[in-house]
Parts: sequence; structure tokens; C-alpha cells
Amino acid sequence: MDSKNPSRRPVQTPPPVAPGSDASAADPLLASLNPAQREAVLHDDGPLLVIAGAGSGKTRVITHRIARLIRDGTAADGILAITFTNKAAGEMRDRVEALLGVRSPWISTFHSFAARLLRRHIYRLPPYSTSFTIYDEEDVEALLREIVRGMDLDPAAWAPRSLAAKISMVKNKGVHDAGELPLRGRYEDQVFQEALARYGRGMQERNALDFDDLLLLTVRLFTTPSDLLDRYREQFRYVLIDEYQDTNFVQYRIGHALTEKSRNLCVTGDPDQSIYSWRGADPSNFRRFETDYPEAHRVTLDQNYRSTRRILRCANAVIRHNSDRQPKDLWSENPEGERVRIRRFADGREEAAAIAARIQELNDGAKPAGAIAVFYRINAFSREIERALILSGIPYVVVGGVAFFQRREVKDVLAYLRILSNPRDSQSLLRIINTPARRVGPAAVDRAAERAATARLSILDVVLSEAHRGTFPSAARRGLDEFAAIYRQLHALPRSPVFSLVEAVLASTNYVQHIQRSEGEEANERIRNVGELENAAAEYDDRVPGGDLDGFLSEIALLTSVDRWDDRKDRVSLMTLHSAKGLEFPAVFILGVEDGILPLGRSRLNPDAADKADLEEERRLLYVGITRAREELMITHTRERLRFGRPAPAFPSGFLEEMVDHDSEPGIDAGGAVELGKGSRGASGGLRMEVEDSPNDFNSDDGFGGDGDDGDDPFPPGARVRHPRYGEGTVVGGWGLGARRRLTIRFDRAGEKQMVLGFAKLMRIW
DNA sequence: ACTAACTTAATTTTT
DNA sequence: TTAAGTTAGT
Repeated sequence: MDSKNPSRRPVQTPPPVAPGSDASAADPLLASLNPAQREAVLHDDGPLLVIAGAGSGKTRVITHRIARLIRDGTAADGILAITFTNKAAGEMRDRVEALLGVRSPWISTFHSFAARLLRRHIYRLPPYSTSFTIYDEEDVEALLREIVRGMDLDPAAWAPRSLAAKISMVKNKGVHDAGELPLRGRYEDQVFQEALARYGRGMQERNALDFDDLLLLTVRLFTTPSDLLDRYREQFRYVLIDEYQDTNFVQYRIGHALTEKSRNLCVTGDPDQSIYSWRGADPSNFRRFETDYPEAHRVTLDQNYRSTRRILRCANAVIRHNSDRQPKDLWSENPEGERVRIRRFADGREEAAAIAARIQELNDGAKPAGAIAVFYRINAFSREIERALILSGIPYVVVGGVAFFQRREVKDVLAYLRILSNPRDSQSLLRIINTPARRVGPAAVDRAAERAATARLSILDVVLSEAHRGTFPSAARRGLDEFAAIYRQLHALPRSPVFSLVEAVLASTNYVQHIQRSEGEEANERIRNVGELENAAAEYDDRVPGGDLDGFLSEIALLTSVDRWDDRKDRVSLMTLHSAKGLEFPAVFILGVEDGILPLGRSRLNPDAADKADLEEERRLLYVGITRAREELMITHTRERLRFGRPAPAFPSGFLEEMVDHDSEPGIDAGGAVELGKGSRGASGGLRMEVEDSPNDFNSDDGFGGDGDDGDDPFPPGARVRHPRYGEGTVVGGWGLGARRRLTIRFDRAGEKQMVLGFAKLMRIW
């Protein structure tokens, strides 16, 4: 974390000086490091593997190592450092510069590195050209939708989204062309192969790359015979890769290609924090590293400087339940700290209100809003907490969520810029050819696409050509004329500053007026967003000397969800657990820790749905969340959750029971749960969890509401319920526990039915 | 070709 | 609940 906000400065205390290391102690780059950290910083040539637990000062090690390499004679541009977010890259750059007062080396994400490399060299990989466009998910899905239509496939069975995911998975394994797919005879495989082939051709025609292409084509640049790889190997004497547990195979190959000769690859990470395997990340890259670099030196950092001991015990207790891991417990010399609070609420509203209330208390104490974060598993859960914070007048910022650059109005304006940059980007062209509306409908678009195909021209060429345009019906023709005029006017402008280009787009299209006309209440917000885009362009012009349109477009395409987050402002930060990776806050709230949410899916009622690997990744996600907290941690769940606007019963996550550290004194406070807690039936589970205040059913045998008749059962016999299909009825019996509980319900009209609580969309009436 | 009214699907997580 | 996609009427 950056230290601009004093409330979030790392709590690292200077560790004791290692015995017999006077020389080291005198070195300012080593003075504040513990022996293991020093070892990593001082390690000279050759591969280095740093297993760094949460809060163990990993970033410190990396920055100090870079600084040391430079001080000891390595040229700054002889070092390449890869981080997980652009924000982390920026902070690392600042830190290195602060340590040495020199220009920092090349630090960026894999994707940004690849984009920069490709801008320079992609001409070697025809038909791509330097002004390629980076497609985001939406662009990719739009193209796939077209392909699915073109292949006459059932759009339900071949949803663009899952198709995109599948394509990405394949690419992450290193397959780029359909021809490289292992051939099997199954119909689905053949269809997939054909779709992939069409997708590849479509992207090439458009001179467009998706996120995976950036990496894959970089590998291809390096493996296509030329002097290029040698040149970069020569340049990057040292390569460092952070968050190694979340790199994929293609990224591995990039790192390996660069360092196969020099052997100077340093990787840092923590297998317990691997949370992106769904995106192709492959933690076995650690193993691969040790195979490919058998001489690697290994350093483990397990002293935590961030969290209180209670928080750490909670984290250790959770992660210990993962079987697929090397045992590793974090330890700390930090104070014991406050108890970790686990709280249950009736519904999301109460949960949010309670969190807001606690935040208020913290604000009144020593913790400003900027010291506090709220994490959730899915973005949709930000709503309720936002509402509560607004109600309490607490300033907040949602990190990530619906990304700014994905907003419709922003993408429209960007589409004008993209078609300027890359005339082959027909996806962008089609987006704006009739936006603002100029009477160019689907029929005209189809026709233009057809003519383009037969004349072997781009659609833009057809639109720009007087001759082709003349063949359209008069209304569409006038619209196309108008578009062509706008395009020509914009095209004549210089490619920088970008700000002027944005202005020109807005002016020539009357875009703001268009918003006012077509949008109702949201018009103002959308206009504000367009204004923010102007700011972003101006800011880019200022910050990047020599930057042009291409640079601006690739930068915003590769922004990570935390990149736009200004952590210097004093606001509560709201984000997903995924976005929380790498961050830390004095106080952390994790909400919605419920079965089916965290772990997401249906693991408890339906253990087969999520396999063990998925479950363990969910557990790591919680572990990441817990270990973000420095002093205060509160974890909440509810008994009822709105699903698609309808209330549905919710059950505590199985992970909650795991938080108890059996081997040491209690660090968890599961008491004080509001209302409802009528007390548990017999705390028979022994010392499962220390509960101080009003005990709730954490103490019962399974951590869930029982099968009995007390206030803990959301649907006791006699309860009246409503079902969307069967109408109203009365619960007459039940069997089983938690979400798996089977209820027998006598419906007034439909008769008696058995249903599983977790699946049935039941609402209690009284 | 455009608009308004309808249906329906979606919730992982993100470069 | 909400957004996006579909259909029917102008």
C-alpha cells in the first residue's frame, strides 16, 4: 500500500538485527529488514523463489531488491518487474524512486508489458498492425454473438459468455489457433473448433486482440525466429514477477523465455492466496518454476507485520482446512488485538445498518473512513451497504463494480476514438454508425457488411466510399453521408493531444445533446461520465509525454479494477474480495459469508456441484479477505438474502465454523448477534467456539439452525409460506439441516409437496 | 426506422 | 431488482 494516507501505513516495526551482520545493519537498504527479507534482497544472480505470506513485507522485499540491484550496478532499464495491477506497479515505481532517487525500471502488469511490446513489434505478425484495438469482454461477446448467429447455433446452448470463457480457457493453456486444438469427433468439439476458428479470423480482420491474445502473441513474438528475443534477453538482465500464484501458463512462458539464459528470474507469491484459477491462473507454476530452475534459491517469509495475532489465528485456522497446500502458519510479534467479531443478522438491510453503525463508532474513535474497507464476494452485494452508508452520511467509494470505461456513454465516445485509431475495428464502427441516431438501421448495416464482404473492403471503406453509399435507400444514405463527414473531419485531426480528440468527437456528434434527448433521469449522470472521460484524456496528455491516441486507448483497456481508486481520499472502500488482494486496512468488514455465497455455488447442499478445488479456492478467498485486516475484523452473515429482488433464506457459510483456532485461546467473538438468537439447543459441540454474549447456533452441533422447532428454524411446522408456483401453504414437517433441509408443505391449492429449503423459492408469510 | 411495452435472464470473481 | 434483448405498433 501506498503511504500517502497515514492511516494505512504498514505497521512494520524494525526487526532485530541479525546476529553478526553489522555490515548489513549499516546498509540503509537492509536496515529495516528481517533476516529472511535480507536474504531475498541480497540474493545475487540465479533464480530466486520467495514464498511470502500475507503481510510479510513482500512488496518491501521486491522494492528493496530492485533498489539494491540498481545500486550495485545494474542499469535501471535492465530490470523488468511484473505486478498484478497497474496501481501496484505505480506504487512500486514510486517506492524504488524514493529509495534511490533514480529513474525506476520497467514495472507493469503482464498485460501492459505485452501491449507495449506488441505496439512496437506486432507488424511481424501479420495481418495485425500497430494500431490494434484491445477488445474487452463486451466487444468479444458481441463478436461471438454474431458468430453464433452466423453458424445458426442455438444461442441458449452457445451463450456468448460461456463460449468466451471456454475460448479464454483454451488460450490460457497456450492454444491460439483452432487448428491447435486436439481433434476429437464429438459434435460439440467440432462446433467449438469452428467457432474458435471464426473468432480468430474475425479478430484478425478487425485488427483486434483480446486479453489472452496480448500474452499469446507476445509468446509468439518470442518464439518466431528472429533476433527479438535475444534483444530483450540482453536488455532484461533481471526479471521479477510478483503474485506468482496468479500467473497462467502463457505468462509463465513469457517469464521463462526472457530468463532461460540469464537464470535471473525472481518470483514472489503465496500459494494460499491463489484466487484466480477460474481465469486460467495456475499455481502449479511454482512447481514448474522449481523444475525449470532446479538451482533456485528459496526464501520463505512467514512473519506477519500487518495484523493482530487474533486476526492471524483466525486466518491460519481457516486456511489450515485446505488439504492441497504446504503447511505454513503466519506468526507475528504484534499485539493480541481485539476479538474478531462474527455477527448474524435478520437480513441484508440490518447487516448493512449494523456495519454502518460500527463504522460510525470507529470514525468517532481513531479510525477515519479511509482506514476502513468492506469486502463482499459478489458486486451485487455493494448495493445494500451503499444505501446504509448514504443514510449515515459516511463517505465511501466502490472500487471496481461496473467499470467506468464500460458505461454505455463512455464506450460510445471511445468507439469513435477506436475507429479513428483502427479503421478495421468494425465492432466499434457498428456501435456508433447509428449513435446518435441517424436513420441507419439494421437493414442498412447488414447491407454495408455484405458489400464490404463481397468487395473485400472494410465496412468503414464502404461507408466512406461515395460509390457504395449511393446504392443505399435515401434515408440510410443521408445518415451514412453524415457519418462519413464526421469521420473525415475527425480523421484529419492530429492524434494528440487526446483531449482535443475527445472534444472533437463530442462536438461533431452533438453527443451531449443526444444524451439529453434519449436519456431520462439518468441523463445528468451520463453527461457527468462523459465529462470524466474528458478529464481522463486530459490527465493522460499531462502525464504521458509523447502519448497519443493508441497509447491512451490501450491504457484504459488494461486498467484494473483498483487502478482508478484514489486511496488518498478519506472514504470507506467497498470492493470484492478479489479486488482486495494486495491491499490492507486497519479495519475490515466481510459481509455475506453465507453458504452458496462464500463458497459461491452450492457446495453445501450439493457438494458435487463445486469440486474440492473450487471449494479450496473459495476458502483462500476468505483467507485473503481476513489477512487484509490490521486491527479490526468483523464478519457477518444473514438469515435472509434478496435474490433477484426476492427474499430467500440464507445459511451461515461452513467456513465460519473453521475460524476457531482449537489450539489456542479464543480470538473469536461470535456473540452479540442481534435478535433471533433464542439461544442454542445445548452447546454440545464442546469448545468449538468461544461465545461470550448471547450464544447462537454456532454452538450447536453443525453450526446451522437445528431441525427443531425453535426460533432458529426459518420454517417451523405451522409456518405459512408462499411459493411462486404453488401459492400459499402451511409447513407440516421437515427433516434435515440447513440449506439441505427438506420441508413438507401442504399447499392450499396444490396439495402436499416436498421441497429442499435451499432450492425452493419460499417466502414466509407468518 | 424508431419507440414503447414486453419478456427474460442474471449474480461469480477480472486482465 | 435491473439490464438487456425482443416484439408490436406507429
